[in-house]
Amino acid sequence: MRALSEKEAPPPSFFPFSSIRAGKTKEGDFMIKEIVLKALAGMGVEADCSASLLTVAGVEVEIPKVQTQGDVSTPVALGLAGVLRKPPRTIAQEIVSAIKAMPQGEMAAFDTIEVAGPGFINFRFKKDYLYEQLRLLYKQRELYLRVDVGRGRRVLIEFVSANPTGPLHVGHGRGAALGNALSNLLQCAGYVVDREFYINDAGRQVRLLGHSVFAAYNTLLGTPYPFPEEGYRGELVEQVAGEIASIDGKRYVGAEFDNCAQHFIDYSYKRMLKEIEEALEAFGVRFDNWQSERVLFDSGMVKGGIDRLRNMGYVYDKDGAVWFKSSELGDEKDRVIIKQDGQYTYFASDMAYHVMKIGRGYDELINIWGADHHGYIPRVKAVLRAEGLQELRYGCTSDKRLTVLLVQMVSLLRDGKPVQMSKRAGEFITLRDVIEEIGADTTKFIFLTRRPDSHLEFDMEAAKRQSSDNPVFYVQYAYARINSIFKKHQTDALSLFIERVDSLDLSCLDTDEELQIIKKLVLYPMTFQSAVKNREPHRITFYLQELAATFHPYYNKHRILTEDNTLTDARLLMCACISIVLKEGLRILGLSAPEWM
RNA sequence: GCCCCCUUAGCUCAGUAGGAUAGAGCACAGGAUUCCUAAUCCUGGUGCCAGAGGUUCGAAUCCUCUAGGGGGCACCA
Repeated sequence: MRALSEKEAPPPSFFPFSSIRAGKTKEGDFMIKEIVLKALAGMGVEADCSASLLTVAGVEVEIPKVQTQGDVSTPVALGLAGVLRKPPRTIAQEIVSAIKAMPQGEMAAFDTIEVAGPGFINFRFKKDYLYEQLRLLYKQRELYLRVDVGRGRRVLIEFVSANPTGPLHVGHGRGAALGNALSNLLQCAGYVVDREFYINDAGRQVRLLGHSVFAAYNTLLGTPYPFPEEGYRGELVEQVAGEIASIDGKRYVGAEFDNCAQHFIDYSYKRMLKEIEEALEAFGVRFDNWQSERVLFDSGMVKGGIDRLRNMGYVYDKDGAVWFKSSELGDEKDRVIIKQDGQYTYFASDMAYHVMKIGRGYDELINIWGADHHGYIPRVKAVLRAEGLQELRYGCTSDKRLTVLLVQMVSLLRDGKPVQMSKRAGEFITLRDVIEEIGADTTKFIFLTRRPDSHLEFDMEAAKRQSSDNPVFYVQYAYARINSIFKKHQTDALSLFIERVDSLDLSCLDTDEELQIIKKLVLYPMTFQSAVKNREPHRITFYLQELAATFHPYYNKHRILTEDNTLTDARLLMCACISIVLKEGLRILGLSAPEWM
């Protein structure tokens, strides 16, 4: 923010959002931002609109930890103290006075607006305003909760993309849970999202898998064959070998691997892919598209991409290999794309893949990778930069077209002791094993209560021990409980009040607990927005726990179904709204919302 | 050697774009149900925010350094 000179009038298009957004209500935070900005405008202060697309920049709105500090609060005056060279409390007081002097009913939502502490401005909602919001929530359902941040922008989220050389492990599960939740989240925020799994079905790894299966096949049929160095072992490899044996019999026994490699490779990786797909299905994660690496080669995209970059001067020959001049594009060194032996590197196809993604018309790309691939980011970004695709495109956002979210390692433990995991030796606990042992919902919840970039200790025994009082059940139980209240009442939560929401008398919802709950519901969009903006679904997870934690004590203390019909209706309406929000949140996280527990 | 991530209560983790008195769950102790589901509720306390400097009105949060843990530095994927 900067101070305007007295003579400069604020531009007419000052407010990025109108007070009542198309077809929707005002939301707590936006409304406050607008009011404060309007007050500031009168004081000659202009907001810096270049900072962000998503927020009315410069005015932060927060929910205070302590109830005595209001329902929502802004520290904006503290930040302005330096600019205006006045004490923050004075500025805050001026803002408050300006708001109170506004003619158009800006105060309608608020009971009090006060200056507190070093210069915070604390707002307290009027009860009637909260009741109105509750009615709106009931009428608008999810629409009340979703904020259209994406505005139809197309996003491609690529995640998991595990090599089809064996089953998924917990680390993949973490990526899957995150990618799934993030996709749901962005969809709710008005993005058009595609979920994609990139299949590494070309190259050395699948060949190695085919070779391993070939060895197991021969050995199984009585002709011992040396197991390839660095090959893949494990039950599944044996099983696949057995399947081939039962289909083809002894046809390939004693053959040269090179003569039947394609058959073994194709059968094996497709089989592994099926396993992967089934595991993801069991985990409740689906993809819109499975992109084959091989297709990139077969369609000439890889070659075409290299030629194009060569024409731009970013590809050169050296030492019998073909190089990408990535060092000029932000990477620390140049990268080989075709090896001396004429083989493409993995990077060659990945390069083509990312160019293709953009070519498909996406506004934004999100890749979810294991943190062990972080060193790979600069070279992929270099490709986009070379193609001129890495430009800023959207007004004041600084978002690059490609965002790589790194998911940190998962250490699998059992009673505090590390579980030995060796993929090549084939001894490890798969994602399926974990789902089977502790459940898909609990597993997802554990992943989604942590920031993706922190290391995760996943203790199987702790997860199971907890599972009777696992936080995920705490949230789901709140949902089930409300459902059960309506069962008892023999009505349906979503249709009960549809004709008469507006005529309900809600003024009896005036206990402290009830007002807390309603505020929590009404402020959901704030959490939602910050989750979207930061690409952090785990914020929803914590919100849901907090919401459940307002409901359970309330349920325990007060009866919903009473002798008093007016009171009962009001409380039922509130419960219906809690249920709507819980369901929305659970859905975003990819968790079930059980009607009964 | 260089680069990235992490270090917050006994344990597992949050901490919202620097803001007010640092929070949950678990574990531990005691208590609550003739009544809508006890997977619930109520009452108990714990912190040198790894350490040291710096930036400023104000730092768990930003910068530098140090220590510890993890990961990466291929003509592998």
